[in-house]
Amino acid sequence: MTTAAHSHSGHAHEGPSWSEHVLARFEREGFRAGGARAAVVELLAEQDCCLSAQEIFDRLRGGGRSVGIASIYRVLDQLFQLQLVQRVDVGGGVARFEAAHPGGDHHHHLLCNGCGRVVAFEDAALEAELDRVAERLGARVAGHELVLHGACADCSRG
Amino acid sequence: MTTAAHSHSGHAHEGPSWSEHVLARFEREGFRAGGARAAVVELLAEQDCCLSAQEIFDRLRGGGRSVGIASIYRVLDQLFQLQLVQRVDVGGGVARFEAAHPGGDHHHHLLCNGCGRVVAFEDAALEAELDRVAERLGARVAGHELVLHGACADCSRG
DNA sequence: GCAATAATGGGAACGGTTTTCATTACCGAT
DNA sequence: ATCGGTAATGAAAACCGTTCCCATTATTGC
Ligand SMILES: [Zn+2]
Ligand SMILES: [Zn+2]
Ligand SMILES: [Zn+2]
Ligand SMILES: [Zn+2]
Repeated sequence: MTTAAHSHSGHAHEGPSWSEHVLARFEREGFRAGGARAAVVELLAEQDCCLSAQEIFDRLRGGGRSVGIASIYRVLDQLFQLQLVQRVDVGGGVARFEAAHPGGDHHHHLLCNGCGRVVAFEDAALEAELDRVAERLGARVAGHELVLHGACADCSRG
Repeated sequence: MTTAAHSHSGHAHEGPSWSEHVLARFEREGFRAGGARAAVVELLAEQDCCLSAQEIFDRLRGGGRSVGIASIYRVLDQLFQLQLVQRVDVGGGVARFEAAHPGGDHHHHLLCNGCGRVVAFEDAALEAELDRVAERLGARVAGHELVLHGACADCSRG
């Protein structure tokens, strides 16, 4: 279930590509090269929204690449430690991951309880408000995660 | 780990108490009375932030009440279905639950990566902004969940 | 009280994630 | 180019939160 889809519009391919950026970072950080890591990074790079470990596993298998599920979790953890991916938790006990772009160009998610889709959205004013809240709390907020629950535009129109 | 604490200030005890409200609702809904449900509701009523099923289990055990973990999950699910509790997910694969007060008086959480505490906060302007976002998306948003990650006021001052 | 049946709790089952460990592959030194 | 030390990998087991199953207990209408 949860056929991940998105309502993104923009996101052109610019700059030194996320996967190159990531692989370079790994090398700089002293990691060795490895096929599993490259495969996961490459796959994540071509998504524009979150995937679960199992989804990554299935897609790599489908694409001929045989990567152990343990390696996938390992790579995801490494990426997360280096803040190169964002962990997205839409409930159901499964963690999802998506590329964290350096430009801070991040989005949030609406989980539709009608069709089960995950709809991504961005909102600059919301981000500004969140910054303001962080300041008011006196906390050094490194990141945030927001999930809206409800009926997406399609489902609420029907 | 994760010693749940809070920075709440307000929250006076007013009205017909959350537990009474909840128990009445269960009766109206055709449920029979039961010890496990009463115990869980009573415990949740005296918290001002979220508890996990295991934490509820431990506290009830500690308080002499022996309640099966299965019953706790069942009651939490019933409460959730009736929208009497809010499910809070601060990651780590454990679901937490807290009383949902009828007045819509809900709060959000900052997960401190320094001390591990969960700090609760409210912000009316943020809620308004979230409403605006929902409207812009054209979605019928039933609820939302926000988690901030970073160093709480105490930890970022140290 | 009595019967019907909902509520409960122990334990097994389940599914996602982590750990273990033997094997493979990378990379610097030779 | 080869070798050796060691990181990376993947299969399988372990782990852990949650759900399911079912025999027992407790509640409610009669
Ligand atoms: Zn996304
Ligand atoms: Zn944001
Ligand atoms: Zn809370
Ligand atoms: Zn809110």
